[in-house]
Amino acid sequence: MTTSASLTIADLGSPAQRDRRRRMLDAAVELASQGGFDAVQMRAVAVRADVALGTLYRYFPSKIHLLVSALAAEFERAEVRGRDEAVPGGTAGDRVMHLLAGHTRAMQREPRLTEALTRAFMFADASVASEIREVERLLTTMLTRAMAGSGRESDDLAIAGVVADVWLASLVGWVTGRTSAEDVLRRMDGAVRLLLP
Amino acid sequence: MTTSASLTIADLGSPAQRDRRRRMLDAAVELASQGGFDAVQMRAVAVRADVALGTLYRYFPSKIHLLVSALAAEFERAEVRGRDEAVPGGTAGDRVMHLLAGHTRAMQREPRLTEALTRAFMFADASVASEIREVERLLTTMLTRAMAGSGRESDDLAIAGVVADVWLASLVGWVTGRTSAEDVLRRMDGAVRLLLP
DNA sequence: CCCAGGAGTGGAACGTGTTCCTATTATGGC
DNA sequence: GCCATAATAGGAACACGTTCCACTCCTGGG
Repeated sequence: MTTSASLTIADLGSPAQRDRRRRMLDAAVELASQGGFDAVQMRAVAVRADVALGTLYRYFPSKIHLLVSALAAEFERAEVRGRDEAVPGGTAGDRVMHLLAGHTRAMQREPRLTEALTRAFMFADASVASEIREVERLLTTMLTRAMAGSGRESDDLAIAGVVADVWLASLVGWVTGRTSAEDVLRRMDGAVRLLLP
Repeated sequence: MTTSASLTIADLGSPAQRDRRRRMLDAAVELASQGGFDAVQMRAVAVRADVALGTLYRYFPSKIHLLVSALAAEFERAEVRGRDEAVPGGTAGDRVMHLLAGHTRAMQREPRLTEALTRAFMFADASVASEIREVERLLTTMLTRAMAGSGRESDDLAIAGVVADVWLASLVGWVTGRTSAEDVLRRMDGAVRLLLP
C-alpha cells in the first residue's frame, strides 16, 4: 500500500512517528512562509525537522508530496475550525463569499506560503493524486456547507466545483503577480453572482 | 528591455533568428509530445534545435518560459485558424461548448504535450507573467468571439474568464489523472449551463 | 532478556535546470 | 573590404531534487 503516496497519520504507528511527520510539515511551512517555494529545500527541511534526508523521503516521496500534504493539513485545520459555527450571510452567495474572503485574506497575510502551496498543488502530477483529492474534498466540503439552504441543493456540488476552480485559478493569478488581491475577490464575486444569483 | 521575458518575434531582427526561435519551440513541442514535461530537457532541446545551450537560454530564460511560449504559439495558431469562420451553434452556450470540445479533443490527441504545456503554465511564477497574459488573451478572445450575440454582452468578459478558469482547472485534473476526458467535458458543460443558460 | 527486522542516520552520488566563461562567427556601419 | 559589436558555440561548473548505500538504533514477539 501507499506505494507512491505520502504517509498519512493513519499509516503511522508510534507517537514518535506522528511527531516526526508533524515536524517535517511544520518545517516545510516555516521555510515556505519565509522564502516561498524555492526556499523549501529538502535538505533544509530535513535539518530543520531534525531528521535525515532519507527519512524525509520515506514520509514524503517528493517535495511536491510534502507541500501538498502541508496544504491538506492547513485546509484540514480550517475545516475543523469552521465545522461547528454557521457561516454568516443571508444568501448562499453571501455565505460563500464570506468564506472565500476569509480564506483569501488569510492567504494574503502569508503570501510566500500561499505561493509555495499553490504552486506545488498546481505542479503536482498523477503520483500526487490522492493528496490532491484530499485537498479538493476539504475545499468542497467547506463550500457546500456554506451554500446549504439555498433551495436548489441539487446543483450545489457542481457549483461548489466551479467556484473552487475559479478560486484556484484566481489564486494562481495572484501568486504569479498578474492579479491583485482585490482582483481575486472581485473575480470571485463576479463568479458567485453568476452562479448563485 | 525584455529583461526577464522570452524573446518574441518582434524582438528578433534577422530571419535567421526567427528561424532559430521556431526551431527551439518546435524541438520543445516534439520532445513534449513524445515524453511530456520531463522529456523536455534543455540540453535535448538545444541539440534537437541545433543550437547551443546558452543560445536557448538567451531566447527563453527558463524551461517554463520556453514551454509557456510554446503554448502561446499553439493558441496563436488556433486563434488565427478560427478567426474567419463562425463558430457553429444556436446559442452562446452551444458555441462555447463547441469551441471547448474541439480544443479538449485536440489536447486528448496529444496527451503528453498537453501535460507538458499545462504543467508549465500552472507552475509558472511571476517572471513568466507576460507570456501567461498572452495565453490568457488568446483564450479569452476565442471565447468571447464564440459568445458574441448572446444579448447580454456586458457579462461576456466575466463569463469568459470564469469559463477559462474552469477549463484550466479541469485540464489540470485531467493531466494529473484525477478526471477523465469525458469528465472534463461534463464539467465544462455543467459550468457553461450555469453561466450561459 | 534477546534477537530479527524495520526505521532512522549520515553522507556520497547522480541528473537536470541554470549560470558563466572563452573562443568563434555573423552582422551592420564606414 | 574592414572593423566594432553582438550573437552563437562549446562546455565546465554549480545547485538542488532525488536515489542509494552502509551503518546504527529502536521496537515488539519469543
